[in-house]
Amino acid sequence: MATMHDVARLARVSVSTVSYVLTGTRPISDATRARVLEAMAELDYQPNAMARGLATRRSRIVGLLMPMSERGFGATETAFVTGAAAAASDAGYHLVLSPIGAGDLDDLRRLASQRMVDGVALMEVQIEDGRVGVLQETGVPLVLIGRTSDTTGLSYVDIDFDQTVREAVDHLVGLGHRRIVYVNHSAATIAAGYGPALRTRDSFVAAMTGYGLEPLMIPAEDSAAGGRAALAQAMTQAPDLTAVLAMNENAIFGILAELAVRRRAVPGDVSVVSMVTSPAVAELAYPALTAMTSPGSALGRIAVEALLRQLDGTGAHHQQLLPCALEVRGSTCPAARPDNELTGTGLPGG
Amino acid sequence: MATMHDVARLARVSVSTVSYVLTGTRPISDATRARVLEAMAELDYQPNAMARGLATRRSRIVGLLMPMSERGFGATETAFVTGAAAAASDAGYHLVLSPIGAGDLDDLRRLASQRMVDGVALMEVQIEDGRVGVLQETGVPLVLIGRTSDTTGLSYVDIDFDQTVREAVDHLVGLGHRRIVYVNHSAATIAAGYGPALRTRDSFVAAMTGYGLEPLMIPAEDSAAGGRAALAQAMTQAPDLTAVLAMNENAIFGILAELAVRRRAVPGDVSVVSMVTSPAVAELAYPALTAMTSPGSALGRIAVEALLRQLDGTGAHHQQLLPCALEVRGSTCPAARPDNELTGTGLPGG
DNA sequence: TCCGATCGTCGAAGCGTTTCGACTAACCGG
DNA sequence: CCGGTTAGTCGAAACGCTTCGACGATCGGA
Repeated sequence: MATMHDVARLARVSVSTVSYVLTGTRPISDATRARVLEAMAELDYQPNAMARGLATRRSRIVGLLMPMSERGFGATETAFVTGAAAAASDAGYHLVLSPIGAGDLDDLRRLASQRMVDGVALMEVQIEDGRVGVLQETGVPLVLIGRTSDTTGLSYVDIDFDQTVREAVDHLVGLGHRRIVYVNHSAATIAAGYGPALRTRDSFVAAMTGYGLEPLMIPAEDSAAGGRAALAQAMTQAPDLTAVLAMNENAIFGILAELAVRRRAVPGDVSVVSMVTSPAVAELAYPALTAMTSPGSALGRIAVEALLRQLDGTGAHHQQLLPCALEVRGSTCPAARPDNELTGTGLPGG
Repeated sequence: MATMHDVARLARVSVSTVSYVLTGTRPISDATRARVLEAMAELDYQPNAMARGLATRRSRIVGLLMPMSERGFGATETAFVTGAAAAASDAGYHLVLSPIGAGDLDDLRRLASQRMVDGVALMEVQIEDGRVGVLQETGVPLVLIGRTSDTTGLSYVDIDFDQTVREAVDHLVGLGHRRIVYVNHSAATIAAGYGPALRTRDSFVAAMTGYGLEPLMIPAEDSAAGGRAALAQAMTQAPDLTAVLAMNENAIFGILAELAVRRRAVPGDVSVVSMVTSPAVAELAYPALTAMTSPGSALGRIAVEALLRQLDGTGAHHQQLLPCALEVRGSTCPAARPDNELTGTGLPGG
């Protein structure tokens, strides 16, 4: 491992000159610069990251706080990670993964105080998330993938759940569906203050009541079994349902299975829309699912880019909501039996 | 940010004494130790990771080289990552994610020479993988998740594909199936030297010919569409098939869909076994898939633990194969029409 | 022609640790 | 009571980089 010293000696300049060539902090004559670069090439020199980090007090590492929750890691979350890693890599930063959740505040305090990371991105943000406070105390720049309840002075990137739900409901109502059930995450997850579950719930209620329809929400465990149970419950509470809107990426396959068992054709008898879903997952089902496709890796990328801008000083707080895009596939179609009650309450032209 | 200096001053000792308390390298009297610890607590002291790294020439960071391939990231690969992150975290190490594949050797050389990582784990290992050579040149300890063709002197953890395939074939043959099709990854993936695709292919051929059966393998693009195409092709080449063995986690749903379209009941007409699959994914299908469940996060954990042992000096090369466990669910049953040709060729008792 | 800027370079002082050599005091066996 | 360990502590020198202040040389303007 060649050091800067070796380069300086070989190029017959001082160490500081080598450093200036590297950082561009001060002007260097073309002749000298050439000599130095040549020496570097010859010695196969690479600056030592630790030494540079110590001197600059910047590690060029950003952290991704990725709690490994009960919910597990769906395709959507995985896309955040890969997007974040790519963005960091593009900017010459490294991305360290830490399985630190809203509970492990001591671990976080340690990580933050060690000054190993220049900034962090938080995943799986709870409505009230203690990690934000800890990071602010320790002065570590942060950006949320998700949102807390109070976001003043914070940077975040999140899915625009409100618009996403609204669009999904619009799509179904536009097809003539009136009896729509929303299958959310589990009751425990909702109680824990998981933002997406909360926000979509509220948006669903708003969208449905806006149409004068009854908003029926059913929680489901994050598994196929949970989905089946949820659909069973839905059929009991609303035997006349013609459409299901599902937030829960794991439960959706259970919902489809239970519909199959009950001989309700998709989309003939029941239309299904999957929310915040990656195309790859939507294509797995048969028929392929009409879905609100999540921004996926873009979310992770944007979050890290915002964080890096914050570190540079360029760009302060960045708050952005990305909508999911409706992609109509095979799991939705016009409602089966347009009852007479259907007319009247200001449906959209769709 | 309190430094060691501050602690030393407050505790009225020298800086080195504080360091000895922290590292335990030299004996310290109980009284002094207590004073120092108290000072640390009072100042909320955390050692600076960069400084420590510079002095010890160890960053306490390990890298996970995780190429973001065309193949994307299935549940199985995600499990590797989470397992690795957890293992690193448990040992007080950090895990940095680098999207460095077998192609980006320059990026890797840079990462390795910067001495930012103490060691690395390689994912998505190709049969001939240039990354191994680069890391060995730069003297960075490494462990493979997967295997190259020549593994002498290397540490690796991999799935025991041979046994996994054998068990799956045994299961099907034991149920009376004779006409079994193996759906592998895509032809391009195989050509690129992706180990799992190659090894399972060879093992399948060996297992089938061992039973005196014809080994029919069909490659499939890693998507539902690819799975459907593959099954169509299989039905053409072997209209009498009664069982499908699928390696391709993405294609499997396409296979099921195409079977449904062709009105071949699962498992009544065709039994399906999914290889190297997580239970969560197996449960998504209806009926739930009989599968060889992958060791998942255990693989990532074991790999990182082996790497850390290598860094400590305790433990040299670690080579380990983990089998997938057969979990019988609803997608397999005895073969439908036991033709007369079925008897004779030494079937297992099962 | 002289002055102040600017350019190009150097030496040295950090950055916050670890670790080596040295020193003192206490302790042990003879 | 003495020489040799050992326990406990200190100061200073690394580790490999950045950055500050200084200095000679060059240059443009009055």
